[in-house]
Amino acid sequence: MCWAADPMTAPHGESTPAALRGAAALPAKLDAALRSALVSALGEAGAAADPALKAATQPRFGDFQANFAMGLAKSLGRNPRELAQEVLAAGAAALEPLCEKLEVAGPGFVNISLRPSIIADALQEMDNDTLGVPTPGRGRRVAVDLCGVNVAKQLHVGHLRASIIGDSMARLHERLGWTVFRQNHLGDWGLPIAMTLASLERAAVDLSRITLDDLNRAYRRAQAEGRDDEAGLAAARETHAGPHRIAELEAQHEGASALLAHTHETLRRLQGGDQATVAAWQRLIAVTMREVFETAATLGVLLDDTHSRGESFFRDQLAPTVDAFVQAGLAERDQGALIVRFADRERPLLIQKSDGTSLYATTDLAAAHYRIAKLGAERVIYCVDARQRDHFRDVFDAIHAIGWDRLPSGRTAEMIHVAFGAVLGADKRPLKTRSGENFTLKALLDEAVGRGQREVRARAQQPDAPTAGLQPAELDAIGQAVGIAAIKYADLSSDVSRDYVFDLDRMVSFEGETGPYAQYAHARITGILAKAGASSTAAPLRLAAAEERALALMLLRYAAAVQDAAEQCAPNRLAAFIFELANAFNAFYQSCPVIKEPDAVLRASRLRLCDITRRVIADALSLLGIAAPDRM
RNA sequence: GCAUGCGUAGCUCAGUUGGAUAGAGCAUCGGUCUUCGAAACCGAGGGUCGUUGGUUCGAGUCCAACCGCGUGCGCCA
Repeated sequence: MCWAADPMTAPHGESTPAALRGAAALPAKLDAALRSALVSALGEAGAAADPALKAATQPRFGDFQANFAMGLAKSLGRNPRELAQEVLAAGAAALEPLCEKLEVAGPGFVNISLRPSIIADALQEMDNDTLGVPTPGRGRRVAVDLCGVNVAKQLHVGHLRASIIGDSMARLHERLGWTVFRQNHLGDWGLPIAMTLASLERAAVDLSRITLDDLNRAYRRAQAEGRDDEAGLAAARETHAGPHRIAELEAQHEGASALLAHTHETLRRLQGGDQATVAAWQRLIAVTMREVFETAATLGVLLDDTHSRGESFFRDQLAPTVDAFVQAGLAERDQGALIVRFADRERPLLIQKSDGTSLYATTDLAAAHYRIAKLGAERVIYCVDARQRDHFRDVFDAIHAIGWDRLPSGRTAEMIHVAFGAVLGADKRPLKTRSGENFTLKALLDEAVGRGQREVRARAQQPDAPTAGLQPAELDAIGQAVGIAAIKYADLSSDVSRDYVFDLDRMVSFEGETGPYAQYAHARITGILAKAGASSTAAPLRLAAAEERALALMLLRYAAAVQDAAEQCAPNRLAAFIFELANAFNAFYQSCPVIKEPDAVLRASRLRLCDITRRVIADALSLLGIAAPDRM
């Protein structure tokens, strides 16, 4: 095994080809054999060439294909087929032991079929706790910005994506050996919080028995109260609105001014460390976070107090941050505010308001600096709504401009905005309840869990169901896992940048590419293994049938699927792998008897194949944060 | 207006540095259970990859223009 370094940051020339980035030992061996063949056939020209090895696009083309010949032949002015033949002949000694069949097809494709024993050996090699997944991230750090709740506000569907995508990115990196810092960038500071605090003060609310729902109402009331409708007032005068309307707006205007003064006064007390105000503020955070953590637990998202790095955490870094940009000559005064300009766009980044206070961009800059300089993250992943694309582009460029992305090693930290799309309702508009309210995440989860439980209970009614006779509590636990899996798989299985329509019927279906389908494959295998009553993990693997071979090759792709998903910040790559694996297993199981197989050696081999498949599915699902029940 | 993202089967979506006849799922139609979990499997039909041009041995993929939809655009976060 040669997992020297992550190819993305490996020194130039040492990286394996894209198609094989961190692939399992087997394809890596094949790649090496082809490279040496290229060198011995073509010398220097061959050394510079890439075998362009990838999984075969169709089964009839074998297991792998190498596409180097066409491009290379062109640059050398040669016939691609002849050139391919020449390379294969030159590398015969190295390729022969691996390949059962090697042929040049079409305009110059090299189709490769591996020897079954080679596939079996490779599979046995990955049959341990690692499941063949390497740890190129060992000793490396990544910060994952996820969840991003606002104190005193109910979680809504946007947080669903920020949480589960972020959780999955964190789990993927952990699996690859990275040290992961989950960073929950809470909105827990500044004017919005002061507004809510002030509003609660005025209403003399007892904070000791307040709920998040109450807080959410206070927040919205504060927003409404504070809305200074000057524009509306002017318009009313303009259009000669009735005196009542004008009086109403004037009252609102005056009222708003008074409230604004109270809000600013509260903010000063909070920032000044006034004990009672700070205590109330902490209470708000505690109430909010208790429910956030409950919801995260329901969702299967790893999140707790230790991950909270909210805006308040960076409050002392705001002034130094602004100063640093001024000192570096990167910030300039414009209309009273401080802005950072960029050469390639008109839009500047505002880092200080004209009243001298800072704003969200300032906090983001301070947080990025903290993540790279203090946490030592060489990768910073932001799982935030796509609407903030421009904002993060500006922040990243500002960080780069000031040099805060420079690592001690001299390399540059990678900042990635995983810009996810919106969750839409059936009407293709952002998801709302029937009454037009924002959908809370809790309501959404309740619905999904209820749905999963109903499906599982219904199934358990059938006398021959493996779940028949289970206790209601057990069934409900399975149903919850199924309902959550339905939502998460649906979310993570398409390109995260896309919007998607939230359709619970489709998600919770046990047919097609869904979470429950993958869970079913896992439960099915668990049932088979339990029935066989054997744990013959050391049995030699015999890959005779086409379906066995296909399943084995699929399993060998696991490591690459995990690495690809992590590198590209694309959980859908792993989701697709899980679906294909479950498919390959079902096809295998359809045509290959396992328990009923009379040949004891073949039976043991197939049981082992089942066992590895089960573990890979469970492991892969866990990287998406999805549970794999043993029965369903 | 400027910026940015997206247009692939009736619907929902894959498609990795440009590679063979563009793939899945759903829906539709047709086959597989007295036998290992049929929540499964096998098969069929269904496409001018938004449009037009360009780059080249080869374009869904790269470039340009246009059309359509979404999103963003200095003192909110």
